[in-house]
Order: sequence, then structure tokens, then C-alpha cells
Amino acid sequence: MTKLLDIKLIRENPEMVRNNLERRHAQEKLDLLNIVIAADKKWRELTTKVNKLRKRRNEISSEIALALKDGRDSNSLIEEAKNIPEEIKIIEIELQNQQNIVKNGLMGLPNLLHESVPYGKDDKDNVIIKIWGNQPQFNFEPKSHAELATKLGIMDIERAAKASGAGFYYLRNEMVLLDYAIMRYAVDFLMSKGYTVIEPPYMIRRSFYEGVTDLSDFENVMYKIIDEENEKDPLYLIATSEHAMGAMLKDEILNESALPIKLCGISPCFRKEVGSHGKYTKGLFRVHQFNKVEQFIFCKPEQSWSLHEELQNNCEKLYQNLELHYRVVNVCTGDIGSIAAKKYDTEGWMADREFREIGSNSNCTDYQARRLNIRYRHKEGQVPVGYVHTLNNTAIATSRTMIMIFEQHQQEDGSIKIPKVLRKYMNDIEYINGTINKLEI
RNA sequence: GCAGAGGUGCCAGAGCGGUUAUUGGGCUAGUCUCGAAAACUAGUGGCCUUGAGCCUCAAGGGUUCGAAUCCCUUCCUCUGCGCCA
Repeated sequence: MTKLLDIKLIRENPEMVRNNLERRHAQEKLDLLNIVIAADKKWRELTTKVNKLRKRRNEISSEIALALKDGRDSNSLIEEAKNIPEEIKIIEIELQNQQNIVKNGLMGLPNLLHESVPYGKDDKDNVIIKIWGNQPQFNFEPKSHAELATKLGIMDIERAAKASGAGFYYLRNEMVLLDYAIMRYAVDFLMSKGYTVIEPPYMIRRSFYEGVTDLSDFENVMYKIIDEENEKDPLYLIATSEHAMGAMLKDEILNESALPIKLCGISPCFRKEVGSHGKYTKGLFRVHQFNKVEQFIFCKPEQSWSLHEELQNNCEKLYQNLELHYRVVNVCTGDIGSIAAKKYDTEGWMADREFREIGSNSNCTDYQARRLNIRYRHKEGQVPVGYVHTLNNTAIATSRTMIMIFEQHQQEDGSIKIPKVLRKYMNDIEYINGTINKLEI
């Protein structure tokens, strides 16, 4: 049975699970929990009942086998046995029903929160734990990245809307260089920290996808590839390489000596952004496609909390080297999302003097690993001892990072100063001024 | 896309309608040893109300008193051939 939370935990400690839901303000999930508990009880009763019938069936079958072997008459035994499968089948159907209720219920229950997650209702209750750098000072009115990039002739949102709809972009020349430079810079940084770089498949089967994400994401976030060939298990475009990296080790048993496995994924991300009306959608902030370098870790349970901090340090170092002003929040119980036990959001400063999310760092503990069935063992040849923990954190999303670079490093003449660490990746350009191979259209 | 061969436990690999899923290897424990190796012995998945219990041979259905074994559907892997950047 696919598990999300451990059904045994719910049986033995329902109050703890209930308190967790209350802290999350997940009132509607309390009913779900009660349904799960009731169905599990029913399932256990039926299991006992059906096991007794199966036992009788097995006994008769072996008696028949013995009789046939000895050449004795077995007709009366066969007569007796004929009715049993029907009885078993009736119970098995009900057993399956109850099991499905439990399974679907478990899939719908969120992860257990870490005690250090602050209590709160929504994103206004997130706790600021760090502010790095100072607010940029301008002796002119700073412009938005969209205005700057459009004027420089290196981003074309209007024509993208014509070709593909809202939420897309054509980048040109220096902005393309910048996009790639950010990725190369982040990849080099993480490689120097020992992370293995992964370019994953950009499409994943639904059955694998269910392990790494919330089910509602299939409607609101992911693009489905319509293909009559594989309707049963269709492919979805990845919304982040996190999903592809989690799915990579599905159903595997890892040797303890291999852990932690530290990965750096690089890929485009595709997101439908259904229901984002009213949210901040200017320019590159909320788009259907963007590039991202992602950190992902599989580790032993006792390693995950220190690695959660390591992932945070990594992404902050990237922004610090880019000379960008940001802050970090500890996401509160009401805003954390179902798969994380604890989450830090990194928020970047933008020219309208607001901080907005640029990265998200989650310790998912064993929640994803249970769904994906990824376990570990002490050494080769031994039986698995438990589920691994998984963590993921944005290293850098190029779209939102470009927003910050444009808005924080803009000059009075509308040019953009390139942070030193990126220059070697973009032909040593110091300022973006839109003059390279300018397209006059 | 077409054709063929496959999917069995931690791993390899046999079984192809009948009581207990052969057999290796690995791993764990014990015996022996100053210790180790070797050898030998036992164990080595999941579930529940712990019983001479039930389940487990890619997944799901079916046939049967009884299915790893026969039939159907789906998924996956490998090997050819075709197509293709």
C-alpha cells in the first residue's frame, strides 16, 4: 500500500496527527483523518475474516492434492470447496474498498510539521529570520525589469503573447547570455560543493509524478502531454527538476554508504499557474516557462536537519555573490504546503520595494520517500531499515534572479551592471546596454 | 513503429497447474579460533486479532477446488529491423 503518513503512526498516535492538522489550519483534513481511522479499523476486521476463509480454502486444496496423490476420491472435498471462492470474493471487494479509502486518505494528509515551524494562518505570519544586504539607493526613480529590458530591446513580451499567450517571453542577445550565465555560475558553485549535476528528462510519467507532488498540482500546475499512445500513464512536463530527480530513484534501496546523495538539477520548468489571477504577474515574475538550477538531497533521517541548513547556506551564498539584497522567512504552519515538514522561503528585493519569493527550501522528511518507496539499508545484502529523507531547495531560478539583477543593479541611463561573478560566463560584459547585434524591429 | 525474448526475494537464477517458491551468492547470528579467514549450523519480504495464520513471483482482471505456472489487458526492460536530430 502506498503510504504518505504511516498508518501505524495514525493508529497508535491519532492525537499527534490531529494536533498537526490543527496547527496547519487544515480543518477539512480532520474529517479525512477520521474517515481513514474508521476505514482502517474496518479493513483490519475484514482482513481477519477473509484470512480465515483463505485458510480453509488452502486446507481443502491441500487435502484434495493429497487425495489425488493417493488415488482416493476427492469429489466431496471439491464440492465443499466450490462455495468458498465466492465468499472470499465478496469480502475482498469490500476489503479493497476500505483499503482505497485508507490509501486515498493517506495521500491527502499533509506531512508532520517540525516543532520549529512558527504557528500562523497565512503568509503574513511567516517569520523573518534574516535580512542580507541593504536596500539599494538610487538618485533616480528605479524602473521595473520589464520596462528596462523592453527598452534595451532584449526582451519581447508582446510578441510572445501573440505567439504563445500571456506568461511567455522572447529573450534576445545579452539577456540570453545572462540567463545562461546565471545557470552556469550556479552549476559551477554547486559542483565545487560536491553536488552531482543532473540534466533530467523534462517529461515524467504520471504514476511517478504522484510520488513527488500534491495531487491538486496536476490540475493547477502541470502541463499534460496529450498522446493517445499512453493515456493510462500520460507524461507531464516537469514543473521543476526536483520532480524528475525524486522520481529517478523510485522503488530503489540505497546503501547507507552512498548517502547523502547531493544533486544539482538544471532544467526548464513548465507551470500552468492556474488561479494566479490577482497575484503579481509583471514581466518575468510569474511565467509558464523558466530555467532553474535546483538542489536535491536524498539522505538518512538523522542527516536531514543539518542538510536543510546547508541547502539554505548554498542558495544564500549565490545571491550574496551576485550582490543582491534578500531576506529569509521561516514559513508558518498555515502557509507551508503539504509535503514539507519545514520550509524556508528566500525573498528578493524588487524595485517597488517589495520582497518576493525567489526560492523555497523544504525538508520533506520521509513524506516523498514513502510515496516513491525509496529506502536505505546499512550495507549491501542487508534488508532495508527505513525510508530516506528528501530535501529540495532552489539554487537559482534565472527568471526571478534576472528581475533582481535588473532592478537592483540598474543605472540611471537604463543600462544594467553585471555582477562580477557572472562576467566570465558572458564574454566579460560589464554593462548590458542593448548594443550587441541589436534587432531593429 | 514492427518482430522476438524477458520481468521471480537484498542479488543472481530455476520452477511453467497440486502439500512447504529448488539452488547459489550476499548479509545476520552461533560453533570453532588469541583474533581473522575457511568450514559448519540456523536465520534472512509484508500484513493482522501472533495462527500448524494470511499475503507476496512487474500491475490489474479471468479460468480453476487449487495459479509464479494457463488466458486477457496494461506497464516496463533487452535484442534485432525501421524511422529520426
